[in-house]
Amino acid sequence: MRPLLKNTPIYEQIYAVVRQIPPGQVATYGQVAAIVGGCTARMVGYAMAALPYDTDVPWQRVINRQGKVSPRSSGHGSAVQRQILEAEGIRFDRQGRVDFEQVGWPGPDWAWLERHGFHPMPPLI
DNA sequence: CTGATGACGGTGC
DNA sequence: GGCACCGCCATCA
Repeated sequence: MRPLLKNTPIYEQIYAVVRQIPPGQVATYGQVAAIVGGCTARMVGYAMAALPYDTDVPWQRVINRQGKVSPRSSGHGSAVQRQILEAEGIRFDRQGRVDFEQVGWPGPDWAWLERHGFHPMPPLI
């Protein structure tokens, strides 16, 4: 997917996508990046780290590809993140991982993409 | 303008 | 499956 909105700060586009993740489901950094287009998983991580404490963006629903909450460089924010997710009904296994088959976010629906000016990624090759 | 700062993920052992 | 490398770049002071 590639955004048509040219002047929106990339972080705002990332936040717009993250806000679509419903309670009880999780997405990976790479998944969000693929939907936004033109940005990498790492950038999504940076965008999450830049959020203020009182944000309305459900940052806790974005985890890494391993199915685990990413460790923070400082503080115990990852423990808080896990608690919030468990409160939403998400189960973690012994290794602290979730089951994407069960709680993985399928992605935004077509209507939402249309409303936000996204269009299908051009075919590779 | 310059430099510091981060919540990743693909690849190759 | 796990682990170590390494590329990566928008923001902000």
